[in-house]
Amino acid sequence: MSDFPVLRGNGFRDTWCGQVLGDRVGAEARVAGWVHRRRDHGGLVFIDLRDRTGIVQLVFHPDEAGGAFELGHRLRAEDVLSASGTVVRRSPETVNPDLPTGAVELRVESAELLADAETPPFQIEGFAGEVGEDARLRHRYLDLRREQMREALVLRHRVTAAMREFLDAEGFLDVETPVLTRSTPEGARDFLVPSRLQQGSFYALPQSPQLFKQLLMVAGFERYYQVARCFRDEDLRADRQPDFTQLDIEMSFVEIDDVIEVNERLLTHVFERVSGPSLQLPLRRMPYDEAIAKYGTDRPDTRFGMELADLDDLLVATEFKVFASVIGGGGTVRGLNAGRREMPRSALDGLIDRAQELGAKGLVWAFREGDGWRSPTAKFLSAAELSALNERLGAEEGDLLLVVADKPKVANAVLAQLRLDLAAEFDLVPEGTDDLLWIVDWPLMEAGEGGGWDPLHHPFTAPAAGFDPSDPGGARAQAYDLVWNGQEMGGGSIRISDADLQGEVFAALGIDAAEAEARFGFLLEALRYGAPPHGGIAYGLDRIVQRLAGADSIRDVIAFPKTASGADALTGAPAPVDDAQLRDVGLQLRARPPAGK
RNA sequence: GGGGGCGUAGCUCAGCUGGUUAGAGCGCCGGCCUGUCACGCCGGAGGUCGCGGGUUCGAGUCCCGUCGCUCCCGCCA
Repeated sequence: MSDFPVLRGNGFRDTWCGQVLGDRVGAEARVAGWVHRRRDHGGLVFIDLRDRTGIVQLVFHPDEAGGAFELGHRLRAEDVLSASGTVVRRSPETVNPDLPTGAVELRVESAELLADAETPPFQIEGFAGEVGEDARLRHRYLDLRREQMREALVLRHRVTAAMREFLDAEGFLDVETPVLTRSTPEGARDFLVPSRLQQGSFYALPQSPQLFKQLLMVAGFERYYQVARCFRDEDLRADRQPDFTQLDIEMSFVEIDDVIEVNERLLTHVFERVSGPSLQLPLRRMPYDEAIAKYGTDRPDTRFGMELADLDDLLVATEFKVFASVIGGGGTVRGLNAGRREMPRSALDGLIDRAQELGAKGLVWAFREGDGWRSPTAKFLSAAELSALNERLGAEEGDLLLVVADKPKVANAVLAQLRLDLAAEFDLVPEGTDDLLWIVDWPLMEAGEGGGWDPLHHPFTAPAAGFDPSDPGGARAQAYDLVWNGQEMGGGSIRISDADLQGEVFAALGIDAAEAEARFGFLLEALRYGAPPHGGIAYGLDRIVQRLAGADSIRDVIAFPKTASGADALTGAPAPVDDAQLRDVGLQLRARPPAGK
């Protein structure tokens, strides 16, 4: 926030507030902005005037300001003011070292009130603590006046500017794709828009520009990017909004290494521009299976240890029915060593509650004591088993051990989350460390609920080697996700560029030829007209900026976000529409409250 | 869809086991003040305790429902 454009100068201003510095002493300056704070001494009025570039102190002196002195007296917070006068150096004892402009001030000679402001519902700055998000969002235009929010959006701009700068230089073309489109199967619920011209039919808002960017590759653009708005009609979280922004990238004639290489340089460039973490290239690549085995998740936070261990082989013959039945039933027993933690019984019970909330039937906790355990579960396990478990988990005297027996997916998910909970509680993440890595070697599909197969990424991801339709679960994907401190920041893949192979993959996913033709016929057709090998990636821009800004929620880096219930507190969206509007789109619906109201 | 937290002045919050007139800081309004920068000093206004119902002699406080904000699970890359 240092280089401001040169102001041409007009009746409102010729100088930015943040530009009133020592080199202007003696010069005339005209500034405009909002009254940040006022200090009225009766015979002398100080006004901190704020614009986008900073704050400058105005002095309304009765001898110098003339008629403007009266105005200075009447000014209130957030009034909009234009003031001109002479820049003067402050006497040494009145310098404000906390302000970049603190060595000087503007002696006001004339001033004009451009707009007066009602008293803001909350203080723009000040020490009143964190203002509730409800109030902030209802008056977002005031919230955005706060330095922290302004800096967040400036950072966001600098991030996207750096992305464009890099991609432009690398020959990528920024192409816009439709917002009114057809459902793209990213797995989430679509937002639907009824068509007026074709009554009874609906557009879907894109969950990503996936198919369009593939078509752009078929079209021969070779390198594409877009800062793309995407839409998913799912419940919100601190890191999820129904409309969010991706940096979407696609390239032709590339293999995995090509995509990763250019993206590593992209990230390096962006981070250099915005003082993000410095990256050691190439970034580490961790196979999916290793991530699951060590961390229980495909987005591991590798900044601390506490890795998971597989305990099945130590317990195959155990008498403990809980473990035995899980292992016998295709489940797994996994555990982690949480280290030497002082935890009262109530906290241990809390861990059990948490494990159950996460889907586990239970949780075994134990402290290593001699060769055995101090644990309610100890009596069910043999001395040999306890000793083997201690060894496998690397347990030292007094270490807290957590063990979950369940279906592999549940056991992994529960331990992965408990690991994160414990790291947060015991502050295990080293201060100021960043870890970025690629997760690679993904399975192409996983078994779905109904016995079929679901893609881990999306149906257009290319299999790694020859695809065997008789063993979809064994196929690997040419896919890669970027994980930053345990958060997924982006993901992509080499795409299927062969129509026949795409058809086979659809079939394996339970999409038969007729349905494939109906939903994706345009893609299959395009692939038959000379589709280059291609692949790409999409980044969650909001999440990247959130992390760079050190914010707790992506809402803090989005100008006008939705609340947790999907509402826009500022505009009141979503809102009922009148029957005439519904008639236009042919809907016989009538706005009415939900059943039971 | 499920679970947790919160909702008291414009803002941030306090209000113990139910007890009669609901408080603080900041902000706001008025007065005084010529070197402040979180200006200071004096005075003042401002509350359907989210909403509805119930229990009770009595409810900000307890119960039920409901709405809103928020975190998490499900869902969602």
